[in-house]
Amino acid sequence: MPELPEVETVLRGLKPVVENRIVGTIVIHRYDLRIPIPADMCQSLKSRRIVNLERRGKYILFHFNNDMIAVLHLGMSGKIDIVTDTSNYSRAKHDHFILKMSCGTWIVYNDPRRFGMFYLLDRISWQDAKPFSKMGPEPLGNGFNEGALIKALAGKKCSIKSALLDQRVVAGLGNIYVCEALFASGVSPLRLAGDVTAKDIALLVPAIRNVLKQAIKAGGSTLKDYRKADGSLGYFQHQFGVYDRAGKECPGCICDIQQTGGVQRAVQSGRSSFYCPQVQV
DNA sequence: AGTGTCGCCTGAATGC
DNA sequence: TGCATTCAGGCGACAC
Repeated sequence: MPELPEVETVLRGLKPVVENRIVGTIVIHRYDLRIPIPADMCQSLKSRRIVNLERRGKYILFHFNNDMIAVLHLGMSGKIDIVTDTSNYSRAKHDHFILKMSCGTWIVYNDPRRFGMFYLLDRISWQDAKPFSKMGPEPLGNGFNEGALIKALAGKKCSIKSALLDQRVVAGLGNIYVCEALFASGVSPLRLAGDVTAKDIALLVPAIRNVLKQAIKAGGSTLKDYRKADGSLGYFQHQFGVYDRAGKECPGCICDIQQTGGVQRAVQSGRSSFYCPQVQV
């Protein structure tokens, strides 16, 4: 499910309840996520303090005081629930593991499709491990700018859509926010990455930053089942310009929808792209 | 090395 | 109502 804004929203919900607190025990109901949870996960983290939480791309990193890092990825359908009234907790379908904090709060991971990941790295080498060693810059950080994107796209023969989905080009974008950023910058998803001009890239960089910032402000997008860590819903989906709007008008539309057909849907490398051919060239 | 396709898994929506 | 099919926010293995 979650792209950068959703992961950031989960991170912000989680921080105040886990940072500088101790994980008493970890209960694992199912180890078989997309990548199996390592058998020694509980033992390695038991009674350890979480010193801080960090997001990198779509990953959440739990830094522990023994220099271990628990890496969490929510896959397509992963959700975090913060349970304070644990006496009323009963295991829901697809609740796969629980971090039982020593203060009494439980952090419950639920993931119907089990595309998520939860595994261990260490402080010294995590940045050299995949996928972090080749991951592109954070789109909201200083490392992401016109020069960097021009360089990353130069000579690429895939579409700009595919290139922006590639976490090695820029970290954290998924299908929704790539569609929205391309729309906001007037660039067609069908263009070849290497053909996108410096002028377009100068529009694309702030468009990417802006759509992510707005989405974070809205608490992410709730499509099927994404929820914030406190159980409430994000509402950025109401601000979509093109995503999942095939046949409809785009914001500020002045064309005759009957004639133009409105927002178009195209399939690129097996995934839906939504765009407005009047606005995006 | 770069690029495209497939499969992982479940549930919701759609079509017959 | 029931059943089959399609599709979904991501990623990694694999083939070319």
